[in-house]
Formats: sequence, structure tokens, C-alpha cells
Amino acid sequence: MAVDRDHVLRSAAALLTRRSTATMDEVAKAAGISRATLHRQFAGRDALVRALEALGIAECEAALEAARPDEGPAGDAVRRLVAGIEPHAPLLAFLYTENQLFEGEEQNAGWARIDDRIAALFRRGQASGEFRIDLTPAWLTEALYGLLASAAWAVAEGRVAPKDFTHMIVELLLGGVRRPDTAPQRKES
Amino acid sequence: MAVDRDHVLRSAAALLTRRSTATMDEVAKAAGISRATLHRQFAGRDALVRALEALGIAECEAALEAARPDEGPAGDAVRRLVAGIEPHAPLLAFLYTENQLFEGEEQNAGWARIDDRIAALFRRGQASGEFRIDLTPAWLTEALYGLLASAAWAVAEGRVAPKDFTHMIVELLLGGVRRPDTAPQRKES
DNA sequence: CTCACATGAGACATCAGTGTCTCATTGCGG
DNA sequence: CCGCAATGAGACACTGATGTCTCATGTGAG
Repeated sequence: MAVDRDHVLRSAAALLTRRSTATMDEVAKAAGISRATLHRQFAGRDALVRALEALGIAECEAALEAARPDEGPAGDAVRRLVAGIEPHAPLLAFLYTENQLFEGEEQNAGWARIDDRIAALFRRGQASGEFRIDLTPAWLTEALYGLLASAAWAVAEGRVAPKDFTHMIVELLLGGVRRPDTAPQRKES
Repeated sequence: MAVDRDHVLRSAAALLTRRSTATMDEVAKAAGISRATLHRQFAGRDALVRALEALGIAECEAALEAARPDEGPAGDAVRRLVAGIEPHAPLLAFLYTENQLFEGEEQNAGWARIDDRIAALFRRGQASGEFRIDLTPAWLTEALYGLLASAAWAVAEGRVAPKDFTHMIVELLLGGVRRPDTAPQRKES
């Protein structure tokens, strides 16, 4: 009976990640169902996007859970987190831009929860002395989202090898571009 | 006679940065002109976006020029570049997501030029030993765009103080989050 | 086998945005 | 003062997407 709702969501995610303006008809075709059935599952395009948002939030929270952000060095936890999010990065990238659309309306509370947990991870790293303290946790959280989205697109467009995804993000985020062992580092950072 | 075309473009940029789906009517109102006049200036919405793209490219190239990317330490050049782009970051952020829409169609060649010059800057830093070489110039370029867009949104939403814009981006990009070991390089503040 | 229910296909009205048009008004230079 | 050009206001048709509806089909459970 029920069309595999999860399958519909996932194909919609895959399609919308590439063509964020895809029509309901295209979404239905991509899922291998008719537009009527798609409409029976999701009241409208808005409902579909909300469902995708819920899916993205759930996957983020699962990844957050699996990353054990409170264990071990914060840097390692960040790496585990990015690695766990990697499979869902395209969906996240879609939602990231889509969220810019929701300007006025209320955001799903799930994002706030996730933001808080990620920010807490960075804060923990700062408290332990592992991370520098001149970059605010809020900014680091935002930057992580931005890097995830950038990397997802770069991979989608073939500018970055898929296997390098986690490495590129984590190394840039944690270590930065500057070579640590460069001899004279007189720069006050 | 001619409505100040530049003024129209800039108010359109300001509006579309916040509401990327704003209607032509809203764009016209934001510029203080009628929809008819807006239409006389730009054949259609597409032409308007293209004009904004051209504006963004021009501003990027101007910033690139002003940053003197071939002079001095690459890190300093990156800082000059980000500082120069800062005023135009909202427009860039808009174009960055809008570009995801142009998937199939040909990209404006201007972006390729800019990509090349930025990538060349990173490559120069790598060649001089200033930057690490395990992060590809293409990825660093992409990441820079992502960070610029993230920061622009974070500032727009009040999550980051406008005055911290350049510092947050440059420090994260160059130095990363991880605190440099205090023992070997002691940096007295 | 038969019934029930989900689905696919498609018709249909609706709506929003767009692009084009006309016409009156305004403002400016000759 | 007159005429010209640009503008503003609005009507209009067109398009594309959406949401709702009906009906035929098919498949699975009893």
C-alpha cells in the first residue's frame, strides 16, 4: 500500500539537491510515482520541503549522537561529526540555501538544538585549551555549515574528489591553510 | 533621463540578498521605480540577475586587483582580498546560491577568471612553503566562497558582529580552529 | 473470486509572476 | 510656450506550477 515514504523523501532530496527549483512533477517522476500519489503523501511542495527538513535534522542529530561530541579531544569529535554527516551533506546543502528562504517565518526548532550542540562542542574545545578562543562558537558553527555545503557542491561538480570530503573540511577547519611548522611566525593572530 | 541604472542594481542586490525569490514588482518598489521602468532597463528577471552577476564579477575583480595578490606573503594577500570583498559579500552570497540554479547552462566566464586568480594565490602560498599542500587550491577557493557566504548570512542574522567579518574568515581560513602548540612557538601578547 | 484500496493518468480550475501594451502625467530643453 | 522623452499606473494575455478532482486499473487480502 503506502508508497515507501522514505524512498520518496530520499529521491526528492537527491533531486532537489541538484535542482532546487525542481517541479512537483519532476520530484514525482524521480521517485517513480505519479504526481497524484506524491500529493497524497505530502500535502504540497511546502510540506515536502518541511519533511526534508525534518529528515535532515534527524540525520544531523543521529550523526551528532554517533560522533560522541563529549568524548575525547574536541578535534577528534569534530572529525567524527563531519565524517558522520558526509553522506547527508548534499541534503544539508540544499536545506542550507533553502533556509535562506524562510527568512521571516519561524525556523524549525531542531536547527537550534543542533546549533547548540555543535557550538557546545567548539566551546568545549576552547575551554580545554585545544581550540583558540578568538573565534566565537556561533561563527564556527556557521562556518562548519558553510564548509559542508561548499564541499558538497564542489564534490557534486567534480572539483573535489569525494574521498577527500572529510579530510578537506576537517583539516581546513581545524588546522587552517597556514603551514604550522613555518619557521618565523611573527604574525599576531 | 535614464533611471540611475547603478542605483537600481544596488537596491536589487540588497533586496535579493535577503529575499532571493523577490518578485520583479518588489525589486522595482525597492528601487523606487515602477515595474514598467524596471522592465525598460532590464529585459526580464533573467537579464537582471545576469546584470547582478556582472556587477558581482566586476567587484570581485576590482577587489582582487586592489588586493595585489602577487605581493608579499600569500596570507597577507588573502587578508587584503577578504577585506576588500567584505562590502560586497551579501551580493556574492546571493550569487553563490543563485549559481546553483545555473547548473546546466554555461557559467559566466568571469567566475572562471576569478577562480583562477584566487586559486593561483593559494598555489603561490603553497609554492612558497607558506601554505600546506594537502589542501587543493580548487578546494581552498571553494571554501573561501563558502566562508564568505556563511559569514555574510551570519552577519545578516546578527550571529556575528559586522566588524568581525574579515577577522573571523581570515583567521579561520589561515589558522584554523586548533590552537597552535603553545610550547614551541611562544607568542606573547 | 471478489472486494477494497492504493495507485496512475489526466482533466480542471486557480494562482502568481511575467512580459507587453496603452495612455496619462511629468519634467525638461529648445 | 511647445514638444519630446521618460516615467508611472494599470490593463491584458500568457505561462508554468500548483492543488483538487474523477475515473480506470491493478493488486493483494479475505
